[in-house]
Amino acid sequence: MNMPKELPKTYDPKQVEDRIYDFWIKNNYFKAERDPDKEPFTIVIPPPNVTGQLHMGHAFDETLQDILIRYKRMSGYSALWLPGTDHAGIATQIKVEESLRKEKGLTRHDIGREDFLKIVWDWKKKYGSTIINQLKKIGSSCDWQRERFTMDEGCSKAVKEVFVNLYNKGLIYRGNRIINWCPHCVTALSDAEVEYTEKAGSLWHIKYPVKDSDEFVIVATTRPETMLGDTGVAVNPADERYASLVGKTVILPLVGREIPIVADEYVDMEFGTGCVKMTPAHDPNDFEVGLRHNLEQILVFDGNAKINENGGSYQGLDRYEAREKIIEDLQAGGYLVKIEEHMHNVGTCYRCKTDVEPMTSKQWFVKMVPLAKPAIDAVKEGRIHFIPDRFETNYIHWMENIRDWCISRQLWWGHRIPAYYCDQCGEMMVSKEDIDVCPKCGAKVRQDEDVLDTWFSSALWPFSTLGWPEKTEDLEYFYPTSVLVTGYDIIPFWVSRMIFSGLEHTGKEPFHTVFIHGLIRDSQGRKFSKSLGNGVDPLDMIEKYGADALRFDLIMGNAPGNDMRFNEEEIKAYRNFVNKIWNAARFAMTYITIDHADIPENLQIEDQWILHEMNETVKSVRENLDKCELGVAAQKLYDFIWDKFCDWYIELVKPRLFETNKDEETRFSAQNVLVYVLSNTLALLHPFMPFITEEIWQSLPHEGEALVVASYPAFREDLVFSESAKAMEYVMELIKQIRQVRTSMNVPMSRKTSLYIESENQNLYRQGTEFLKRLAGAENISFSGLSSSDKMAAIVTADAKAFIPIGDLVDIEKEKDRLKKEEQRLLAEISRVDKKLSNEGFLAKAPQKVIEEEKAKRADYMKQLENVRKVYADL
RNA sequence: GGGAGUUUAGCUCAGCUGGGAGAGCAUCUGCCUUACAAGCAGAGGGUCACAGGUUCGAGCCCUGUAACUCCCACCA
Repeated sequence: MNMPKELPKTYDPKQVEDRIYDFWIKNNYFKAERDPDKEPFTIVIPPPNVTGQLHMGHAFDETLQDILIRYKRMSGYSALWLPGTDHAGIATQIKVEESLRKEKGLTRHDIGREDFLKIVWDWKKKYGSTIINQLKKIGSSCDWQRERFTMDEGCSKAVKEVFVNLYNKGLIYRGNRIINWCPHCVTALSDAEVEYTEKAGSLWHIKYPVKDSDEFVIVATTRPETMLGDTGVAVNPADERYASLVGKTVILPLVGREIPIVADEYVDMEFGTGCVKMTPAHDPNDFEVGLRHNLEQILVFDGNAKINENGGSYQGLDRYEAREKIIEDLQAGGYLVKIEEHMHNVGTCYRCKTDVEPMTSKQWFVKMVPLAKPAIDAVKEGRIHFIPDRFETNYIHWMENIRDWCISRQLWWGHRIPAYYCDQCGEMMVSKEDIDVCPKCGAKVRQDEDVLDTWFSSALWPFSTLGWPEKTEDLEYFYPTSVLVTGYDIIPFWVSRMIFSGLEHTGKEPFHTVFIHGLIRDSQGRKFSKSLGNGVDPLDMIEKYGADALRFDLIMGNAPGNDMRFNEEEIKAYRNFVNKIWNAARFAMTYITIDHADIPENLQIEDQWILHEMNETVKSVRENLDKCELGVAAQKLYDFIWDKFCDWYIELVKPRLFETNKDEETRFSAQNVLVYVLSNTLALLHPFMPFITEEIWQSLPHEGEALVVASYPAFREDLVFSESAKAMEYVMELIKQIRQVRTSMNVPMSRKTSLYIESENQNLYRQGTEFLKRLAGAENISFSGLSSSDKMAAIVTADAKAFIPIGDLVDIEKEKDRLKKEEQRLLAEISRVDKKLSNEGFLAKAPQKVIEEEKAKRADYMKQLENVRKVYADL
């Protein structure tokens, strides 16, 4: 585990990450124990598709969860991150069918249900581990011994239990309803699985002759082919144009069927002709109207959206071919009045983007209203809250307008519906146990051919994975889970269904916090998609820059719930940050000789400053992690490590560490503080960058086996050094100002100059002599009056005046200008503060703290102004 | 039609309950200073979309407007 003696200048994650991950696994650090002395903290993973590939969205999702779980694990919780995969009915079946077609030219029907399922299971075994291994690559600290699959034995048992329970309560029913049918996937879809896209279409106006009359009505339709299934024409009851026709019948052109004219509120008089053809079997609204007026339902499409036997001479035509033919025939028959262009929304399958065909069909449904009610209340009453909370509005709105959930799918891959039919006596039964013969008549029964919607099993994931319906110890200890982390795009699909399922079946909210994140987009803000070919493979990024850099990139600068763009330039910045940490550690290891670090008694001012700053960082990082403000927490860490620790502390402490320092006490105290701060910082950073932090930590003096199970740093009252921190800031301010002046006057650091300092805090700057020499290019620092007649550049801070003699490089007139400008700036600041402090409203209403701060600012400005004026006068 | 979000530096974005505008990248200048050139030290750059309002004080709260994005509903 030890790092090699000669460390390379650049960090190579490939040499480290797999080795560290194996070390964690070998030692079972991710295994969550049911420890009665600890509090449980549980996250269930949103199970990725078992045959899927890791994409950026996963990488983001996993990183968020891993940060939370590692933070909690280090904070003393029994932290369980339960992993698993989803069988993903349609997606997986389509994939297997495609390969079957390509490789053998066969369809699933050619080989039959049983053999097809065998092939899918083989696929699952072959490819199911791919995504799991990819999750490991980004550092996910899941308890892999508890890995689950939505179709494993336990989950299947839970599914049957739930189905039967809901059925017995009357919350699952089978009915003939209009559903969304995908002719490509050849299955029903739930409402949530339909995406609407705006498409250019036409509005055809067609004459329907009134029977036994010369009159006719004109209907307007976007789908003339459905007229084969028309069983009525509807007008608005208030529409005087058609009032006399209501109750009469028309003769359906091309078909010859006699169909009634009915009056229904649904019809909008303003739109089209105010006269609508009714196709109850193929339009959700017509279906409703049809029910009210007893209109016949005539299906005219088969499962592939081809015209069926009800379509007469059009039978066998695809729905789009049929449209053309019917338009032609209508035209020929003189029925077509006009064609208007018309934009309308067309429902498409979220999987394959094929136009969805609404059809009446016998399907299984979950009755949603009674289940939604408690699920809405749980959020409204704050028992479940969303981060950020604006998604609660979304969720509630969706749940309040919910319709029954169509759960049957005409697929083979999935949980087969546990319903059995006896063709002999017509009995239907629903059972957890398999049934072979009819209990009524003894005839052989057949099981329902359909399977359940994939989300039906996902809905049970938080408790089915912990052993429900058995009363397992895991369920007892780890359920309800703590936080659910997922993208806002699946709140309707998944989150809402877990909430009502958890409440219904376990009586508990399945989690108390829903942490919602946004989507990862490409550098132009587009969604990643196969057709655009703009996908970025997170594994490529890990290969090039390391998992730590990828993780940090995904977290930095992102606020909860917001989408983020991914571009490769950015990740390089964090690769550099990783490298920065590596080199800080490389430096530390070069100089430390101790094997145990503790905070020494005799702290120097720079030690107190860095400890103080670190302590503040600890506080802020913890606070932000608790709020799921991971982006802010990461930013605090970045700033502390790079600006405070690397750019300042290491530079400040160098002289004490070098062998030229013969004072062993200060040398060792420097080592102790350096190691203390570094290893605590690594611990603080570990949830974000698990690999490099563990790697370095192992090589530093440490207690305990591994950083992954070390304690997360906590705020320490004894490390508050406000006075020293403030004093140190004064010294740093002086150094910065000197650097600025040197740069503006082209005096390189290599040219050492004398430095005269005047300050009431002389001791402070005497203490800081080494800093000023090393970091501000000074030599011969003098605290007594100016003795040189050399030309001086002047530096003014709130705490000190300083002068550097740089001879002819100083242009006195320019110096005067510069000081004059500085004076102006200070006067402006003072006037701004005075305006505030003389405002009675401000003094009366602003918090005392703010007033004090303003006063302190004023005092600082005044001192600085005084100094500037003195210096100016002396020039 | 209903709802939500976004609008801050050239680019990508932070800015958490109102209290003197920030980061990274990019640009410019000077540096291979014995951890790091994937680095160091500096610099320039913003009417916080617009218009009102509340407040002692607004990037932040309220109202309205505009542009863009997303979700839900789905008038044939």
